[in-house]
Amino acid sequence: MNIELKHLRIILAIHESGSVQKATEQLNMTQSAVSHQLRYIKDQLGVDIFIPETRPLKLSAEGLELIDAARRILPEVEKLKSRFIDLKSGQTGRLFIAIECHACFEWLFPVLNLLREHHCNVDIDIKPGLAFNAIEALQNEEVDLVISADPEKLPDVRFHELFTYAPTFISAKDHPLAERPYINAGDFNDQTVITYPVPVERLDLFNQLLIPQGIEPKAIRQIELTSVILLLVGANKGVSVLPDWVLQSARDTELLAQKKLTKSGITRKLYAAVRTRDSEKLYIETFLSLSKDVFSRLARPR
Amino acid sequence: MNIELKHLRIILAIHESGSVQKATEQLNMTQSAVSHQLRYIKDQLGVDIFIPETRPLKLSAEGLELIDAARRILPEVEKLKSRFIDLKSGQTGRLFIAIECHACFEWLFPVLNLLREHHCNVDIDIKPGLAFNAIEALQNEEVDLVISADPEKLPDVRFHELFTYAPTFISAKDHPLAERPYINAGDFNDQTVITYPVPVERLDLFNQLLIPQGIEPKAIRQIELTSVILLLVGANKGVSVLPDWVLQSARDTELLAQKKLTKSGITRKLYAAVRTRDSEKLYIETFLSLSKDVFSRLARPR
DNA sequence: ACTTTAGTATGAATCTAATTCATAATTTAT
DNA sequence: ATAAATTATGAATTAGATTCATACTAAAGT
Repeated sequence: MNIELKHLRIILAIHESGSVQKATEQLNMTQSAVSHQLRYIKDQLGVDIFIPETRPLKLSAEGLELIDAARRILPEVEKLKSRFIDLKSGQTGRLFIAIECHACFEWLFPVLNLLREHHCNVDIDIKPGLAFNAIEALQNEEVDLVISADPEKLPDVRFHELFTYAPTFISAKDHPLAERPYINAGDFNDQTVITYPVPVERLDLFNQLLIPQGIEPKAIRQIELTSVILLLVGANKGVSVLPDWVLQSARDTELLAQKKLTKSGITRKLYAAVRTRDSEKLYIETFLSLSKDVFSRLARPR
Repeated sequence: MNIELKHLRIILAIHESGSVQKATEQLNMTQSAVSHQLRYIKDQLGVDIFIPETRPLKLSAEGLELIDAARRILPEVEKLKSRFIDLKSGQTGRLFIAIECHACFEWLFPVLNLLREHHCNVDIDIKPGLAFNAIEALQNEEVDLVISADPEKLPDVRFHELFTYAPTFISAKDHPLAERPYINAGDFNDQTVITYPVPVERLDLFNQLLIPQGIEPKAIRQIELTSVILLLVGANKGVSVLPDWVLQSARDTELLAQKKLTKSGITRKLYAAVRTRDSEKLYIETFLSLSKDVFSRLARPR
């Protein structure tokens, strides 16, 4: 026995319009096609749905049951269809985010709060713990967006540029290095460096400067919170490297000296990586523009 | 956008079996057909259901929603299908009965009580008020079975013979007619006849005897209950004609004389009329055999 | 009761969609 | 890296759905 939604739709249309003839418009079928389908349905179910040779067509006892079922099932399917229209257009959906850049929490939270206001039907969350394989997780659909500073050329992933920043050296104002016009890799040789608690190869200071030049600092101390890092650096417990916008937006920077890294300064770019096929989704686009807005406000020196 | 149950079944089978390959058996399709359908579904929905180029196939975020929907919708459809299998076989269904024969309540109630025990899923009821157009109501599916004494040759209705009975004259024992060996039509000329409250042309006495011979009794008195008719006849308030089995099964017949109608006696047959296409339904067959059982017990003289 | 009209059924032809077969392309496992 | 397993694809085939033309039927007029 084979029943398809098509059949339920036909039966329902006939019943609600009162005749095959009238149902044809609604179904976009000819009278003949409906009639043939009607016979097919009857053969499949093994019972008459309409009482034969009556006009207007009247439902049989079995037909009534079929109508009941159709009225339960078809709306479910319509719901599913409109759900998919929404999903495709980005009216609704899932936005799980992985961040490779630890400091990014600073601007990401306000962005997500704004995004939630714009798209209350989108399931927004930050997925911790997969910062290292973030792009892979993106391809696996474990997450839907990755904040990354290392764009790759991948066919199914698109990297959207968010903004440029400068990893910036900080120390206490009375620290010896605070006198320098800029800081070189070698200057870290005998320093205690305070970093976020992530593998060093994921830190700008290390992957852009120290690792290429084979330099290791005297000690590394890992701290979760940006404000605590600033506090410790101010108290001369070590030096650190943070994005310029973190420093510009942070309070309590009076005790700190800020220096560029290398004579020419190091600049980096942050990207939002999404699956190519998600690129045009509405909430993705909103995320991108909100990010730029929030960042520009954050980075404006106070 | 076109989604059919077929597509939900395919997606669900793939997801639950873990691969297209394994799903093919369950779906009775070749791997190729499944693959083509998969592409069609993707095109229809506009989103990937499975993450491309992963094995074992993994659902995308959208795919998960589709599975959820399939798990809601498909069982409904299966329920519908098994409902129709039951309906067709007569495991379940509707048995609305019209009776042209008023006295039949006597044996019909016990039959229906037994039938309810056998088929608790059948909706059994007696529909009053359409005794005259009963066969028409049967064709219209207003009722599903008609108890009738007048079989017709109709293409869509089958008359199943139930049993034979004799419309039998009764009077008080001290009534003048009680001396006769049998009763003729003319004998009713000056009698008060007590009948059930139905049009006279539906009564055996009239349609078999009096109307053909153009005879009208002196008076007609209509009474609903068989026992009251017997009481009144016994009290010499009139005479009556009832089926023999009513008299055989009734109590308080000591005061009554029973006589056959005409020298040769009149016999009639009762039929259960059902739509041809319902004939082989289980509960119809049960009804027929129960009716014969109950009747033979009822008609056995006490 | 006959005729008309609107609605439904049917058969053959046509068109569309689904399926298969053969084979290529990928991925996973060894 | 190779083999094995799985999935994808194109062309041919098949099955299914739709149309057209027309026959049939029931209801409404006359």
